[in-house]
Order: sequence, then C-alpha cells, then structure tokens
Amino acid sequence: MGVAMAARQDVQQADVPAICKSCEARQDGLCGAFNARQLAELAKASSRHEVPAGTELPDDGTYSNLLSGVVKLTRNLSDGRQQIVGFHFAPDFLGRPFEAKKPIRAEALTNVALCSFPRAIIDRMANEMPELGRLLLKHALNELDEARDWMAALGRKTASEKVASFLLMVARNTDPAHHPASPISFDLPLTRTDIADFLGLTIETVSRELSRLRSDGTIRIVNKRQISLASMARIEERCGD
Amino acid sequence: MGVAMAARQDVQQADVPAICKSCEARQDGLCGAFNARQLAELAKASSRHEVPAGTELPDDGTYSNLLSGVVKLTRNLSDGRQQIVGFHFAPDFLGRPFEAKKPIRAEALTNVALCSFPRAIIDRMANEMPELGRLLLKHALNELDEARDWMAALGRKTASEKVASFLLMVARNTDPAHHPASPISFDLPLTRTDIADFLGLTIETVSRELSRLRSDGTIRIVNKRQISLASMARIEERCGD
DNA sequence: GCAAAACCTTGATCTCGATCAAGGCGACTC
DNA sequence: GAGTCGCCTTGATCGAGATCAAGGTTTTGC
Repeated sequence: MGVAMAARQDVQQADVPAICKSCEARQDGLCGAFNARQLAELAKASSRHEVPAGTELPDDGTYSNLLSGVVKLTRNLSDGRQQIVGFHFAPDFLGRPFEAKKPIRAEALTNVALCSFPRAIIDRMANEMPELGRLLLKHALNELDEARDWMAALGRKTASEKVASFLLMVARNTDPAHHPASPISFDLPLTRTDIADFLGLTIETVSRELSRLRSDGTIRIVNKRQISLASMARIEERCGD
Repeated sequence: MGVAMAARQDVQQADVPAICKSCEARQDGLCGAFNARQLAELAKASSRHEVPAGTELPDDGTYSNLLSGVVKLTRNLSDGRQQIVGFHFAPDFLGRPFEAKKPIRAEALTNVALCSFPRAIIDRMANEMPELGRLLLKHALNELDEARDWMAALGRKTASEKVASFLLMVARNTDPAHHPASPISFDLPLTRTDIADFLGLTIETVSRELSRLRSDGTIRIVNKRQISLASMARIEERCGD
C-alpha cells in the first residue's frame, strides 16, 4: 500500500489543525486552492476520521479529502448484481456520489483517513472563489474521462484485456511517475470479487486470467494481494488500446 | 425526431442574434445563467452552424449549445473496436470531449444545429461568475452519473436488459415528462450498428432482442427507425434495475 | 424506375466466459 | 494443532451472445 501508507504517516506527523496538510503539500486534492483565511475557517469546521477497511461511508452531508487509502463506488441492480463504477485513491476528493440520482454506495477498501467539510461551507466558498469551482469542475471531468475509459473496456474488451487494463490502472495510481520499462510491484487493495465486479467478469475468470498472465511472465503473483509487473510497457501491450 | 424538430424550428424563427434563444427559453443549456450584457457579448462572439447527419464535429476550440439533433461520443480501441461512451440530445452543452486525455470523437447522428462560443470567453466569464461555474459543474456531474449508469449496464446487464434500458433512455430524452402508463412513440436516431456499439453487443443480437420485445408486445417496430412503447412502465420492468 | 448500396433480419454454428464443482491455502479460534 | 471460515485456484461443462451465412428491405443515385 505504498502511497497510502506514506500519506497516512504525513497525517499523523501533522499535529496542527491539519486540514489537509498532506494534500496541500502535494498541491493536489482540494486545499491547494484556498488562502490562509479560508484554510483557517475550514480547519475549524473540518473533522478528521479514520475508517477501517470494509466500512460503508455514509452520506453525512460533507465533502471529504481522501488522505490515505482506497474507496470503491458501487451501483447495484435490483437482484443484487453489482458493478463497481469507480475508485478513489488518495489524495482524491470525495462527496459527489451522494448527489447522484440513482444511489451509489461508497465503501472503504483499505483503512481510510478522511478530512471532511460541511457541504454548505464549500458551496459558499465556491461562490466567492471561481478557482475553487474550476477545480471541482476539473475533478469531475477527470472522473468522467475515467468512467468513459471503463465504458469502452466493459463494452468492448476481452477478459484478458480487462484484467491487464485493471492492473495497469492500479500500478499507475500507485506510482504515477514510474518508468515504463522498469519493473514495479504493488498491493492490490481488492479481493477477486471486487476485481470481478469492476470488470464485469466472474471471480473464476479473473483468477484464470491472472494465472495466464503469470505463466506468460507478464506478472508475478507474490501472495494473492501483491503483484509485480515485469514493466508498465509489457502490460500496456495487453490492454487492447 | 420530435423534440429535435421542434427545437430546429425555434431557431429558424428567431432572426435576432439568437445566441441560444431557444435554450434560453427552455431555461436549460448554458444561457439561462447569463445577464443581458454578457448575452450581448456572447452573441457577438458566437456563431451558429448547421451540421448534416454523419459529420464529425471537429475540435475547433469552442464550446457549443446543441440546439437540435443528437450527437454521439465514441472511443476506439486500437484494432477498430468501437464503444459509444455517451450521447448529447438537444439542448445539451458540448465541448468537453475534446479535453479528454484519450481521444473521444463527436459525431452528428442527425442533422444538428449548434451555437458555438470561443472557450476563452466562457472561461473568462466563469471567473467573474460563480453561477456559471456551478452550472458547468452540474452538467459534468450529470454526465458522470449517466456514464456510471451505463457502466453498470455494460458490466452486469443481459443483452435484453441492455436493449430495454436503451429504449427507455431514448424515450425519456424524447419526452421527459411522459406519463409512465401511456404509450409513447419516437424515432431512433441510431442505426443498429450504433445501438450495438453503445450496448457492447453485435448488431445481430440487437436485432434479435428488438424482435423478441416486439413479439412480447412490449414494443412495436413501425419502420426500423420508429418505435412505439406500450408504456414506459412496461419497458422499465425489463431493465433489470 | 431500375440497379447498386446500405442496412436489417433470421438461421446455424461456434466460442468465450459463466456456472457448477472440488479442493487448496492462510488466518483465526479454541 | 485441529477445526472452521473466508478467499482463491483449477477443472469440467454449459449457455448467452458472437460469428458466419443467406436473404430481405429500404435508401440512393442515375
């Protein structure tokens, strides 16, 4: 859980109000946009939570910066079939799912640290501060791009292309700046069931495709949850796009 | 082409600057948000286009209100497999696809009327005007919701549920306020190939499922492009969610 | 109005991924 | 350390939807 663990430590080291000290430092997430006065106000209204893996994040009327960990977003059909419609990796910004017309559930896949603000404050600040609005828009458009990428994968890729694309996505989120030719290893924060629910497959197919990639030499399966890729480039070849 | 045709006439009747007279009237699209001065400025910088069915909409550095017609957004895999990742029905707002990281093509499915503004003007106005930013954000989040709905459909629905869901979507866009129990008929602005590329199926499967719905009595196929539904409720039952 | 082209439907067969089934491997509990 | 539980893997079989094939129908162009 490389990145996530690191973020977690940042948070614990910061004993100041800590409204997103960590994401501010990364100039990512929401907080880069605020001035000192606003940060002070936000710090007063914000609250930090640690949420254990497996917990559903309730709609508590807040927006949150995800300081560490991974969150999944799921839609269910009436008979229980499930589709994961997105992930949030730290340091993403969370809160939108609860405003969707059809219900979307958010659940922590790993232990998760959140910094939450009442929506009313953010909405008011967005009125004073066009940059904040633009930032929120940028985030929404990024999520839209990702959703559309996965639509193409769900609709048109084969099972093995789907699994390869998934591994590439996790690898990229783990280390965005990784050299394309060098090996990389990372923890999968998901069970086979979650992977299947994301890719529109069954767990058996996911398992078989991972085994195939292993016998190919494209990946090594260290221990069910830990994967190494020979290289980004090697797995990219198998993604179909 | 019910809705689209109506909008088309509005446009032709308006001989004034007409920067989105029609969408302004509907209090939808972008223009509801502007004041008189801004509307005047936009009218000067805007241009209206009529685009025939089948044309690809190029990235010309503008945002556009879609005054009439239907536009599809597609992503292609390297070997030519195609996935439609979204539709725009009048009076939607267009322009975002061109900012995606991976290329998304926009193509007119019907004859289309557009009202386009240079992006720089909209961006500047968004800075002065938080409501505009909020409107853009709302649009983006709506598109995101829709994309996620279709992710669930692509990943987890059967072929017949996909086709039923598609028909319901078109019916809703044709007449958003339609009574759920009364019959409705509408033109499909898409070929079977387009429907298949949207649902992640083949044209043969789409054709067969439509035939099945017809022999069910759920739909009537008037002439390949024109469909009547017995009722919204009836087709909703077959959507799986 | 006829020919060509584009699009759609239906049938026969095949295949990829689902389903059914059995067993393996850790991680906890007592 | 034996037993249970949750999760994963692998094999055998099945079936929904793809592919292959052959018309049929609608549109377009001359």
